[in-house]
Parts: sequence; structure tokens; C-alpha cells
Amino acid sequence: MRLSKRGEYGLRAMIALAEPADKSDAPQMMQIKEIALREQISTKFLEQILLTLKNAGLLHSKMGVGGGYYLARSAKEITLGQIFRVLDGPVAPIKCVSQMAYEPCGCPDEETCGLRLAMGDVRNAIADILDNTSLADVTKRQGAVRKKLGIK
Amino acid sequence: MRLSKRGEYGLRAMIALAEPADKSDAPQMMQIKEIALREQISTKFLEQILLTLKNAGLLHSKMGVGGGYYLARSAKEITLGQIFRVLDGPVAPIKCVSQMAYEPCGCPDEETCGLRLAMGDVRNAIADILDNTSLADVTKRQGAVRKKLGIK
DNA sequence: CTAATTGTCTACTAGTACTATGGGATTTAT
DNA sequence: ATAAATCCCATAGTACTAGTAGACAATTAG
Repeated sequence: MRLSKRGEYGLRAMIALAEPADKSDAPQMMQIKEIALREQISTKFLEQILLTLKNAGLLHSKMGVGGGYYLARSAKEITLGQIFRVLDGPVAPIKCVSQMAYEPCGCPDEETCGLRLAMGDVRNAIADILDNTSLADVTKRQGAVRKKLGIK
Repeated sequence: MRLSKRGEYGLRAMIALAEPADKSDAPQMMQIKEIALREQISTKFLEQILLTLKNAGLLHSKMGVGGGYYLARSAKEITLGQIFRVLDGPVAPIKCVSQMAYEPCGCPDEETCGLRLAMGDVRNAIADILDNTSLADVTKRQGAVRKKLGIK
């Protein structure tokens, strides 16, 4: 049940891009270097990850001087589940309960397989959280905790 | 978020051992070969897995003719979470939210890290299911589904 | 006592995935 | 033209996964 480094870094980067830079709601553009420095990630590795996210349609980019990355949609419309699946594949712990990458497992009868029933519950619980949490939800929650603790 | 083959086979074997063989509630004893055949698992591989489970205190065994494995406690007292952790390690998707194997991640402030907050929810959701589902629950549910479908 | 049966233990291997790193090509602003 | 960025491909090291192999120890039947 583990999130890979690619997944972790990708999620962190997306959250960073979702944080409102100023009062305006304008989508923020950031460069790889900038994100890498701030999140303490290898620049080259992050480059690869952001490119994957871009090719999946979650990010847009601008090349050349003054370029960078920005969210393809508003932070409200991008969920953690979307990002996770691009970088770490299906959410399901076992293929026979996967919605996006179903494959039969070895059990004689899937419908009555106890393991499958339990893992189905797990899959649903995970997907429920990941697919219903947007980047906006994450930054909002971060802000709320900060405020509560009296931190800038 | 994946269950390894070791984890899958181990869980299947434990469920098989938890299934009541006859009307009595006596703990069932089964041999490696028997389980391997029934669940279509390599005997040698399963052997290794059952041994791990035994050394973790979840199984007991009897050597020699007529020997085999049996549950160390009643099926009600063994949860999927216990088995999972022995074979696949911590349930948490990221170390900084792990209860049994905590390690700090790279974020500047853990308390306000949005990713950590979200992954903490995921960890809790998974642990909630796995730690509150016993082997008895699994076999019971299996039985209920079978009955509903009119299958033996 | 002996042989058969069953679990115990350690080591090894082939393949795959993960975590990067490096070098160049392409695009854009000045 | 030059510098600053992204784009893209290849590769290397490490660790993990899913097994396989074989010798050893304990128990029981006869």
C-alpha cells in the first residue's frame, strides 16, 4: 500500500501549483527549478514527472524564457485520484477489484471470494477519498490548519 | 497501492484455514500441499509464506506424519490487518503517516502539509477496514454470498 | 530402530520496478 | 544570436518480487 516517490513528488508539485500566489485566483505558473528547490526534489527527476503529468493532460506548459508549468484546469477540477493514477497506476490493491485495470485473479469463483470482497471495500475507501479530494480542497485545508496554529 | 503476491497468497491461505471444515468450530489443520493445490499456489513459495506467518505468531504447526498448519488463535481474533502487516509491511501509503513505521518525509512542516493530511485519511480508511475485519468476518461473508446465490 | 512424512531454514536467481542522472533537441523572449 | 526554459530518450544502480533448490529437523507408523 505504498505511494512511490514519483507519486509523492508529483502530488507535492501539483499542490504547490495550486496554491494561490496572491489574492487573485489566477493560475500560477512555476518553473521546474522553482518547485524542485522549494520541495527539495531532484530537478531532473521532477522534470520527468511534470512531463508525464503534462502528457496526461493535467498540466500545461510554456517553453522558453519565462516559461514554466501551470494547472490545465482549475484546482477545484483536479483530484488527487487523477494525479495518483497517472503516476502510480490503479488505486486497487489487487487487480480483480480494479475499475481501470481489471484482471481476473486466481480464485475459483470471484463472486464469492472473501479476499476479493474485503479488498473491494479497501479499494472503494481509497478511491472515495482520492477521487473526492481536489487540489483546492488540499490547499484550503492547509490554510485552515495554518490559521488555527497561528502560523503564516 | 498494491498487495504483493506474498500478501495475497498468505491471506488466501489464512482464509482457507479459517473456513469451518465441518459443523464443529474446531480449528482446522491443513498441510501446505493441500492449501497450495486448492489455491493454485507454488508449494515451495507458500511454504515460505506460512513459515513467516508462523514465526509472526499467527499460525501454529505440527510436524511429521499427519501434521500441518492451524490458526494460532480463533478466526475471530485474527484480523486481515495483522496478516497484511506481517507480509507486506505498513499499511500507510507514505511513511510520515505510518503508525508502525513512522519516518519524517521531506516536507518543511508536517503539521500543515496538505499531502500528509490527505494521506493520513487514506491510511486511516485502510487500517479501519483491515483492522476491523477478522478471518471469521471474511468466511461468514463468503458464506452469506454463496447462500444468496444458491451455490453450495 | 527405521523409513516415511511433514515442517524448518538458508541461499540463490531471473526478472522487474524504482529512483534517479545525463546529454542533447526544441522553443521562446530579449 | 544568446540565454533560458521545456522536451525527450537512454541508461545505470539499487532494491524488491516471485519464485526455486536443497539440506536439515522433528514426528509418527510399522
